[in-house]
Amino acid sequence: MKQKRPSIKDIAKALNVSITTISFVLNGKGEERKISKEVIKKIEDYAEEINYRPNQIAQSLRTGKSKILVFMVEDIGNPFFAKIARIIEEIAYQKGYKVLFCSTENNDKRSRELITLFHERQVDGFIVIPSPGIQKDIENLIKSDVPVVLGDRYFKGSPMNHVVIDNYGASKKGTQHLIDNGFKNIAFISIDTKQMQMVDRARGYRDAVDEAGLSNQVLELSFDDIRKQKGKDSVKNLLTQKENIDAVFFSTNYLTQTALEIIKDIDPKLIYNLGILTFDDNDFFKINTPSISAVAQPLQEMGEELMRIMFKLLKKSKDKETPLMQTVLEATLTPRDSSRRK
Amino acid sequence: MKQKRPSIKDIAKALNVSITTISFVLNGKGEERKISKEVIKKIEDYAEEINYRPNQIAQSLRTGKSKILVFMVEDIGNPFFAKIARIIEEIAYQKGYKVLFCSTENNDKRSRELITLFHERQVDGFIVIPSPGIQKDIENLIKSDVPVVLGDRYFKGSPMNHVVIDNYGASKKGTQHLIDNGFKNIAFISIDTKQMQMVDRARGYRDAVDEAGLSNQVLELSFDDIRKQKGKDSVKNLLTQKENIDAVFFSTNYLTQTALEIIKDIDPKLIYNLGILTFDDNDFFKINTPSISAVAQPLQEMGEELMRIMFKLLKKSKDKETPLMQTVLEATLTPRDSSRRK
DNA sequence: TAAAATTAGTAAAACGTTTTACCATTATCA
DNA sequence: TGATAATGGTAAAACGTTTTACTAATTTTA
Repeated sequence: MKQKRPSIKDIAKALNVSITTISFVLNGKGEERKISKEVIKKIEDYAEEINYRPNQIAQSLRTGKSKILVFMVEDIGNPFFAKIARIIEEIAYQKGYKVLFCSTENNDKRSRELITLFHERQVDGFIVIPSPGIQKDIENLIKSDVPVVLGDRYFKGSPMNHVVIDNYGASKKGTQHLIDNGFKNIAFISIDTKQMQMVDRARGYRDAVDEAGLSNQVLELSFDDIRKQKGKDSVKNLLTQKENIDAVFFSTNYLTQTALEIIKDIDPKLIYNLGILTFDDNDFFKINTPSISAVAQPLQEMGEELMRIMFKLLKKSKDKETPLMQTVLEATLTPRDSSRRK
Repeated sequence: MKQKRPSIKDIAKALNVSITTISFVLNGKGEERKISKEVIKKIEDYAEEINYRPNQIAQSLRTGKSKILVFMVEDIGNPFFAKIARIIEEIAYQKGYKVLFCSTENNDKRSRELITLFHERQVDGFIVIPSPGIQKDIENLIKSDVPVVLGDRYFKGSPMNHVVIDNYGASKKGTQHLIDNGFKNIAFISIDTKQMQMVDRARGYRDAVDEAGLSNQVLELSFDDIRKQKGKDSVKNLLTQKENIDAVFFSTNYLTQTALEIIKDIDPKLIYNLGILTFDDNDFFKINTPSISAVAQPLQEMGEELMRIMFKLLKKSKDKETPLMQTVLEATLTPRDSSRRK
């Protein structure tokens, strides 16, 4: 026999006190509203006793707040995003918020649908790793006063709250590391996109190579082709046709992953004669033979920063403008075997 | 200037029709309730025109349904769970449901808190990878008529809906594969737990080894020690002290991952002299040198089955009992380099 | 032709909160 | 002493739906 959860009304009936009074007391406004000590105690004790929990749906309906945040990423299956998700989840829970995760596949249409969906469901805030073409949608979201923080990338010329890393600097530092280790023909393999994080990474690479008086070799693959034969062929060509290439810097973890497969496929020994450096670290790069050097993003700090800004936004009063909050973090170079001179 | 979303009331005012009628029409009950064609059309057109969307919070409050499911896993950062999460997410969205993910860390206390939390928030259903000690809590959940499906493991002697694989068979098949490849001293490294999936895997291993007349070597680590030095030392001991061991079968992906690190640490060459087989597959095992043979769980089917059962439960009428739904899937052996005889 | 049935709707309660506006009493002040 | 203020609350509206119970007008039936 399923008995329904107690509501304020039940408490009211049991204690012979009005609903209003109970609401005030349970929301900590008892003192302020001059409710007597005894009544406060009586209500608190009874609520405790019957293990009363407010119905959050009703609260949401009344207040327009849902205590739910959404974290939109490219792919929750990608360890980079999954790890950040864990960190965000943890912090949110501590503050009584829940987090919805969802994967956009870096697809604008899907991103738009998800934004609409969650906006309708009145989630309280969006933490978004934006796909390239949803600048307008995000702007609209912000206009309608919904807290939004971008992660990993941002839109040029559109001032929004964000947490990113210094991609240019990190990329330059990474490239420099390869140069310092004696590599002379360093290729850069990246994604064919106008997204800022990738553009900045490419720029960092180019500048470093230029300054060292070396030539650059950039290969840009389309997001969709990566897992297909077409993408694999391009990588294969770069590595086999241009025999002078002695090192490759990958701009993101799944490129590296795909490339490692391809390299293995072309010739398992090849990997020992090629310098390799990747953006984004994970446990498997450490285990790989040879272990893969990485430019590691500070996941913990990114998650913490994202949430710090989000909570600032959630707390602000409607009328008061909050200043723009933009954080730029530094990535760490983690040298391993794959970038040692052969 | 933020203008509020149109509600049914606004439509009512605009069209001079009652709220009730609109609700009936928009819920497709127009015909049934004998609303005239013209009125139906008028309402539908207008709703379309102003892009009316029902406030789901209000719907939830009234109906007690939230159109939200929760997927509780050990760790959303583990690719095994992350991949299933993606599949579930996809299917749910198609049916108008959203999915909340959360990580239990295989911790009973945390699991309990999460269950309470979401139950209070009236999520419509739970898909749970249960931590070992929450059998009672799940039973209570089911008793209060909440749809629950377990994944990956189940509780002995507690009949609940679940989707698991034939762990015993898969483990036996895996062990047999190592035996067939000529390994004579196969160790099994697993988690120190009473959870069914692990118990079954250990049993499969033992039986296979027994039947082949070989001796067994089982090492069980505690969940908490794995990432700590203590766990690493145990593995190290097993691999170095007992020099006769020529192959290791790991019962889960993160054990393999940790072990690969340790092996690399002890002696990078060691890996070439050791047969390795792991439960759970992922892209990195494919890339690893040597590539790691795996007993792969059918992620896609698991996700689909979980959701198929969940939707059956969601659809059932309150009074009618649904039969127990338990699916056992087969895992696939994916032999790679690491299990070839040295 | 009167009763019964159908048609085409509507009013109002309910879900469980929060919050505004109000109201008795009692105490204080001038 | 009469007005004012403080004390300790409460009634009722509101959030946006769904759903039950009703009704007035028309049509059918006997």
